[in-house]
Amino acid sequence: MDTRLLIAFVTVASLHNFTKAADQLGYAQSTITSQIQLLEKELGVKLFDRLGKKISLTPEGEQFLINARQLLFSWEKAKGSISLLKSPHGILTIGVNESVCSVKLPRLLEEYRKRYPEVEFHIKIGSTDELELWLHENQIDVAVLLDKFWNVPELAVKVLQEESLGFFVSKDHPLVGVKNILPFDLSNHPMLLVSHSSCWKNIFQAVMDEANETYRIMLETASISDLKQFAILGFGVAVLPLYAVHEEITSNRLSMIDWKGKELKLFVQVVHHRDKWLSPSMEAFFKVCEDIKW
Amino acid sequence: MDTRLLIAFVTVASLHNFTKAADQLGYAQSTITSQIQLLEKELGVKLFDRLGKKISLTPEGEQFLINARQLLFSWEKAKGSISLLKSPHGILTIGVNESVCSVKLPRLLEEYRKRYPEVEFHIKIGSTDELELWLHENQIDVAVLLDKFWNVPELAVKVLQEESLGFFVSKDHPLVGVKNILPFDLSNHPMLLVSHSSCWKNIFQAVMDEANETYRIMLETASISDLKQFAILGFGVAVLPLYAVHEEITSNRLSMIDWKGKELKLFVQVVHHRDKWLSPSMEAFFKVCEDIKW
DNA sequence: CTTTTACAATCGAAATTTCAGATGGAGGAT
DNA sequence: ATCCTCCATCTGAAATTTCGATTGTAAAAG
Repeated sequence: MDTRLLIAFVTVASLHNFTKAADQLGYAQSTITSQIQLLEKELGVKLFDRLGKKISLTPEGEQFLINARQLLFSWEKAKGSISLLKSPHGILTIGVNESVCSVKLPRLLEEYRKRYPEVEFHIKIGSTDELELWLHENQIDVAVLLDKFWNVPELAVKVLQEESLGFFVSKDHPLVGVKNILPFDLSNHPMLLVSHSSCWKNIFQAVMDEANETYRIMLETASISDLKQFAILGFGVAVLPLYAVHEEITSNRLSMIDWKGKELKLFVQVVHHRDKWLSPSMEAFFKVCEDIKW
Repeated sequence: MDTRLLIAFVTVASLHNFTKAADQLGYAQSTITSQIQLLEKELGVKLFDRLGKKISLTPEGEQFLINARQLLFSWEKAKGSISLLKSPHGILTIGVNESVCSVKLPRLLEEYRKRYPEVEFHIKIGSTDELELWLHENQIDVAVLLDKFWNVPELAVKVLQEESLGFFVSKDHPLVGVKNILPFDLSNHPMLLVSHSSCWKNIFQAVMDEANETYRIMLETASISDLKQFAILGFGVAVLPLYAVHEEITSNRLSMIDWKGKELKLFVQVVHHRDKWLSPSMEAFFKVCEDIKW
């Protein structure tokens, strides 16, 4: 059963005239005849009495006219509710690394919410590996992460910003004031590393490996703020992205050492699954990512 | 938009699988694919995410699934409410002559109502000419009349019973006991005729004309019971069908004269417009007409 | 890491449906 | 009687739907 048949029927019923209905709908008159016949066949009921020149609805036709109007209305409503969904709306599920979540995300979401207040956020925090899994399983719509450049075929990655890892120590640490620090200089200092995202550690390790140096881990913790606390207390050298310690630097509680080794490059990236349909709220999210100052 | 598309969509959504849906619906798998694509195109929205082997509904798909189920349900309900109408029901508008109404109709309707209590009657009483007009204008579904045989091309006529007109007089009338009464014998007696249905008068007149006799009209009245009263009071010879005076004969208030002239044949007929669709209640009416003893 | 399996997309051909235009016929109007 | 209006029917063309075969690609199994 096609809505065209219903439209034809309703039109004929309101105009009491096959020919006018055909004109109004842009069909040939014969088309209307056969459409009505089709409908009558499907329902097993005559809908119109054709007595002489005038047509009139049978009782069944009267009844069905009500139903037909109702059905068409419901159909339009259904279409309408879909197109409402086309402007950003509903739930946007974002996966992020912890560091991104605490530092980068608030500004991003603030701007997003300002533009698209209809959208509600669900945030899932996890390691880069977990993010990849979630993208794969369609558990998150989009991921924002700080990591080395991702190159997974089925994921669409967009780099938003470059970041570097830095080495941060308390202001009375022996490395403070030392110029041109190289991997060798770190080998005897206990290191403070974030455990939940293996990436930062890997990048650091890669640099040390390349310089044929070893290092000692004083502490691995999942919490960036804990890590900073231990650094402030002089436990060792914290490996962190600069933006994460911005406040501690300005308040002089931590100092960045003068690293001259290979740069520990990281990228803020926004990622989604290539095969996933981009909902309006996702499209909007990517746009906001591009627009805001990082 | 076709319900087939909705059915395909709902089926796929519940089975989470195009192939199984195709099997269940008896389509080729490619058909399901194109049906879903058609629906997506019409809505302008992706309904399924095809991530790897698994498919899952997009948010739009979720929303539309609700709508689609609702629409299909409404459609089934509409069809159901129509087929309910297929058993006799609703209003049956019957046009009858007055004489039929008072004498024949009650038994007919009693039987009909016993079989089909869902049907409500509207009775329109009128002359044979009026009945023809009403049938033409679709103001009545069916007509029952007592008249000469009707032969109108666009009307379907079925004879239910033969009736003859008789001549009825009070028991002390001079014609009582007279044998073999012929048109000549009536020429000097005042006649009592029903006015609203010209037919009976015409038939009587035809018989008299054929015998080259004239007659006097004492009274023309629209009411059969009035006519009978005048006859009982001896005002003249009443021309009526036998069944209309059955009670007066048995109670000996009226006598039928021994008419030997040409028989004044009438027919109880049930009539409907050939082009009108026969609703179940009409079909049932014809059946009851055939079944009952007249 | 390769093979197999499961599943949806795509393509071309066949079947089916839809449509317009011509024609016909019945009913009203002039 | 004649014309006009209006619906039904028929017919061929165009559009669409359907199917079967094939392809492509993840996931699962080996």
